[in-house]
Amino acid sequence: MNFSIRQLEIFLSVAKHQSVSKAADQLCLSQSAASASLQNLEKSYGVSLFDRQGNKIKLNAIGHTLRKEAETLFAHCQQFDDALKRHADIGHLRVGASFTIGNHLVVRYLADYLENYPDADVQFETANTPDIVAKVLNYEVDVGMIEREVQHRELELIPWKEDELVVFCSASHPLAQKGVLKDKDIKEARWILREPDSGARFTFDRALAGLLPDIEIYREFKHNEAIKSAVESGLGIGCLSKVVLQNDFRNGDLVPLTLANRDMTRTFYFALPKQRHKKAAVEFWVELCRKMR
Amino acid sequence: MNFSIRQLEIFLSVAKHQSVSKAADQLCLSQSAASASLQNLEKSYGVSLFDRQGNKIKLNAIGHTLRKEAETLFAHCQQFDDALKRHADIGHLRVGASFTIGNHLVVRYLADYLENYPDADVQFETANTPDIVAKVLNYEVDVGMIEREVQHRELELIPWKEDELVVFCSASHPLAQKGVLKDKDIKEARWILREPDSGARFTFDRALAGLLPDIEIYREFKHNEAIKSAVESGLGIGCLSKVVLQNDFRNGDLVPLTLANRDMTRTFYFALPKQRHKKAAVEFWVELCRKMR
DNA sequence: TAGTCAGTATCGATTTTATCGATACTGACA
DNA sequence: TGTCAGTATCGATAAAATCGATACTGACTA
Repeated sequence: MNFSIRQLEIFLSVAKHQSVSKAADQLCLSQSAASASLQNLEKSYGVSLFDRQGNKIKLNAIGHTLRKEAETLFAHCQQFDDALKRHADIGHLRVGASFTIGNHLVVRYLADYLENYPDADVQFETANTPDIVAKVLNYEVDVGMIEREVQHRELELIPWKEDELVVFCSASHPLAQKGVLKDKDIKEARWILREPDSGARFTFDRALAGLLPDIEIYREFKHNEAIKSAVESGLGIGCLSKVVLQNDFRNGDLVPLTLANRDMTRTFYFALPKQRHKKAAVEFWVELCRKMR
Repeated sequence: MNFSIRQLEIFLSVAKHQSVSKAADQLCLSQSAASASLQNLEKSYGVSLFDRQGNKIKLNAIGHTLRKEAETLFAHCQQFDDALKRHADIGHLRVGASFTIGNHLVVRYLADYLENYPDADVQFETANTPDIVAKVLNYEVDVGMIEREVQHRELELIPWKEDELVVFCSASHPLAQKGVLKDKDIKEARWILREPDSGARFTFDRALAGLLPDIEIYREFKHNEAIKSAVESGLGIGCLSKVVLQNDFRNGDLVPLTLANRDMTRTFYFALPKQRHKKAAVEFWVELCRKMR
């Protein structure tokens, strides 16, 4: 590779102004430097880009052809320059969170984050836990927030906060009066649950181990809202994180049910690519979330 | 623009090998130079591209993202490098010729040209005269070969050789016996001619000035072959360059007719963009064609 | 636990490249 | 025949790339 980006820039400017002096002015460069740079480019490839006659300089056939290509290349260089600068931007951050965490917790922290980094370009997306993990490993997000442990050589997990699943039914459901469920109730109920890939389902399955084969899974949904609606309309009973249900319990739309001797607690985690130096933005985000717990 | 193509190359090589030493080897560079270059890139943008831990170095999230972009950019640079080299190629030449010149004269010279420049990348195309002129002015061909004068500030015309149009008919046509046409014959004949943009038609119109309004143009075609076929099948009489007709006259398939006092001669020209230094290949081509006249 | 190895970063020296200011050359124009 | 605006060239200097030598690090091993 026998040319420099600077030469490209000088070539383009001279071509545009049809003048070495004007190009030099525009680039804040001495005329002699511009002239020399241009000649170096031509000499090193044995190509003549301009016709020179006395004090005139004019693009020739090859110059015309190469100018077009040089323009796109230079633009491409500028794009890369931008990309480098963008990544240096203080505060730039991409967060990927599971549905439950994302929709009920993270959204509340964004405002606080942006107070500290007013110009930051913060991207935020939700998906289920395996998808978030994949995005972290693929460097598509800087930090993931997930609902269960995941083992991976390239993944660093940082515990964030404890959570608890709650079984619930509609206010008018027969079990609503009972409050506490026995194994018999569990087996007889029609369950409305999250899909098997979800963190909530993972914890549910673990907590109900032993009873699982006898449980009737009446419907599976991918989103918490769907489950709440279904349960509210009396279709069955559900099991979701308490963070999703607080408002509904307070309003009386839904009623919590207690399971004896079943551990429904779990831990939320940050999931980061295992690297030595975390971006300042990531460190700040993790600290912020911890404070807000 | 705060990065160099060299830095790009070094970054990509280190990313590929996950090792500064290996990258340095591949690039025939000392390890220290590679290390310094990489660090300069990172420092000048305030970005960290790799995680360094003791004697290990490993691409981090930003590095991953930027690697992809750097790859396409570097490929783009290589393309441009190629383009520069290609244009430096000795012998590289793009010739555009009018149909008549191209198909009957130029094709015979190409072999001689390639004897001198065995590895040359020679491109050759035919079109009618205005299109060839446009291509010359647009730097799409290095040299045009056309059948008549064209005025343009940016165009340099170099006369090449004299040519002559010949009127002809089929051997079985009534006029074939006559040999010489009078004005009356010209008006009564059914003419089969090239399209108005063509060089042959331009000369024909000039030569027959005064009679034009009375002439019956029975058919117009864009290609000489079509006219010859039509005339041969007795559809009418034609008028084309002698270079197109020599074989047919010799075989007796077509018969030349003489017009009294009509000047059907014309000049073929080279058409070049007006520039001071012509490429050696162009100069050589022009000389070659002159010798072959 | 000390020694080796393969890797990285750092240092000072040297070479190459970029840039500058001054000056010489060129053609157009008054 | 100057003047002007442009280009190329020259020598000097500043900046950058590269080198070889060396110091540091962590993994492995005797």
